[in-house]
Amino acid sequence: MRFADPYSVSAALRASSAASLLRPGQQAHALALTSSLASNPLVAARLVDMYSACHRPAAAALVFDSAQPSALSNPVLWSTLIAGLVQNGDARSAMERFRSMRAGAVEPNRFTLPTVLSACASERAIRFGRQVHGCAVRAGFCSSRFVQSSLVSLYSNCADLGSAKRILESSYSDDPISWNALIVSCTRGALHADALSLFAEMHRRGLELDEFTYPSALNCAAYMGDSGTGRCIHCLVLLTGFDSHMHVANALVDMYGKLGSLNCARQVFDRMPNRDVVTWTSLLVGLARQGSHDAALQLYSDMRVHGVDPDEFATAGVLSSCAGSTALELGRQVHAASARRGIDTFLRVSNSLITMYARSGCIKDACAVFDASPRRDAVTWTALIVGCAQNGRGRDSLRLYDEMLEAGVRPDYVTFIGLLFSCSHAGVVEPGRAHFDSMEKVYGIAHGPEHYACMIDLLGRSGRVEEAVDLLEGMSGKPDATVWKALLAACRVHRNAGLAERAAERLFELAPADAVPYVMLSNVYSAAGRWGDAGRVRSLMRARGLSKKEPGRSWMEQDGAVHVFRAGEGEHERAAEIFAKVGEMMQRIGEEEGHTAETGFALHDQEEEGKAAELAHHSERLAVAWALISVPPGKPIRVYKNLRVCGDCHTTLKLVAKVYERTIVLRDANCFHHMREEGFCSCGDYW
DNA sequence: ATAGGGTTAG
Repeated sequence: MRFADPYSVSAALRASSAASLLRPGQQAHALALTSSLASNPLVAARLVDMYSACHRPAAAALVFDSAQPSALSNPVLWSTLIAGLVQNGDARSAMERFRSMRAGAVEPNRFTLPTVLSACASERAIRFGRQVHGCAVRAGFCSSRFVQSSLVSLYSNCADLGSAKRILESSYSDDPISWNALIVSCTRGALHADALSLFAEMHRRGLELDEFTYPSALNCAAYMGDSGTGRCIHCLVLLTGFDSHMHVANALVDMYGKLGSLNCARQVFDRMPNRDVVTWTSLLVGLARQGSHDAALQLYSDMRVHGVDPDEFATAGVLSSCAGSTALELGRQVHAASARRGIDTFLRVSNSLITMYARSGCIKDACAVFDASPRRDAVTWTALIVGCAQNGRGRDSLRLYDEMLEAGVRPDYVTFIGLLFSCSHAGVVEPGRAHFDSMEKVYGIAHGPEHYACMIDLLGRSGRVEEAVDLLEGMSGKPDATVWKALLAACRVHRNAGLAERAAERLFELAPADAVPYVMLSNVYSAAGRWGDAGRVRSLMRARGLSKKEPGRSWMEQDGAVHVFRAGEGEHERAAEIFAKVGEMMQRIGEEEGHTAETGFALHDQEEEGKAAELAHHSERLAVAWALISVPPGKPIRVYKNLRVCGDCHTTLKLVAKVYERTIVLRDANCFHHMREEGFCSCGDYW
């Protein structure tokens, strides 16, 4: 046999490790077993290394655990196992193995310590890390640059910047790895200014900036939203030729995406000779972030054409675009594909699945994903809390919040937005106030404008407009546009024209390019019968150049295609049939339910849908009429609308659901309306 | 034979 000696077997294993090839590695393992070489310490270490390199940490541990007792006194074997565990992301087990190694009185060497320290750093295990540090001091390994850089990483990850900087400056202060570790920790700990000044200091001292330094610095500029600095670093990258490193170029794509400069992101992307899944995902997420969901979905499809397999990041990214453009069928396909790859239970994937299903109105599917999630963090719970609230299940949201606390998951800033949003949808004032107070008092999270906006919405909707004004006036910070908008919305429902004027005036200053406050104020006047004032506001809006309107449109998915409907449109190939169906709908709800149109809503929230179109031909009615023709009985009708549904369409569709005995799920710009055969809507007629 | 730092999300 060719490999029957320890040296050739270990050479074969080394080759398998280097190429991460499991099959040849397993063959060499089999040969080692049949030749009784597996207990040889050199071969055992190679086997552990091979299985680790092939992402089989359990197999590596098995080889280690079946090694001869005498081999276990060998620190190299231990070091190899510990390094393999760290490389496979299992820092906890690595620390545990180090503990066993010490318990067995095996002395760690200068290779073992950096690895264990990096495990402690990634787990932020400062107490364990200090013990290892002590161990390094006693063993006299502190002068190693490897030990020093991992100590810098440990202390900076554990928010002890003082110790980290002391070690950095003690010796080897020209080692870029220690600097990089510090910069990364500062960025992760939101100490962006510190990170950038460290980067500048490195540059000033003439230290070598490498392919690790640039991504960290770019990441930092991205989080700070500092495009000037970002561009400077980009220039430096080009000058030093580091743009040919994929990680650096990926960081550039990500940064421009985060800064909203999608043209720059695309330019870097287009010029890259090679792209990996991170490159594609960075651009995809950038597009999704600025709301270009269709472009993001197209990019995902291009990625697949280029033969790049989606990982959990790409999957989470594309799912959020599915949610954003209500591509439910594609979302289901992505879900199935992720299940085939076994990544559907990854935290970020299940979190985005919950969001996608909830935002597509499929709250049952969202709950099913939630129930199947092996791990749930604050994002998981928040996604379902918000999802329930959007779908008219505010009470379920509040119950979920209690369960979240029972499960020991700490709510964060966003959780409270979802929770207060739920209180407002459920119309529960006292629990809302209690949660609002507990947020700061119990969890130490400062109230943000979003929380005030939810509270003002809650108070306004329950008729406590004066309390809403008090809350706004008592805000610690300056009220922003979202807060005034919430107040204006409350005025819209309670027809308080005086207050609406005040809120609208502030909004004209705070958000001068936004047409919505004009339309809302105009609607308040219309609802109060003050047609003259309503017209005056709309003329003002036009005079200020804000008349460019987003046209109202509704759409539905059918057999993988999207059918779009515009108000009063007669372009659909079966337009005559659709108009006839609308006529039939109106006649039946008139005869069976005594419905007459509410013309007070002729002026729309975002805008008029065109004077030519009467209420009866609003886009959502055309879409529902087409659905009644084409969607088989018993199947829910799912319609999406880009603007808020108008009051008359809302009433009409509730009655259509009733007389036709169909479930209609309408998602408008604000929330979901689940209308069932009983003739009620999940939104409680407040939206 | 064994070692330290990086990019992607919600």
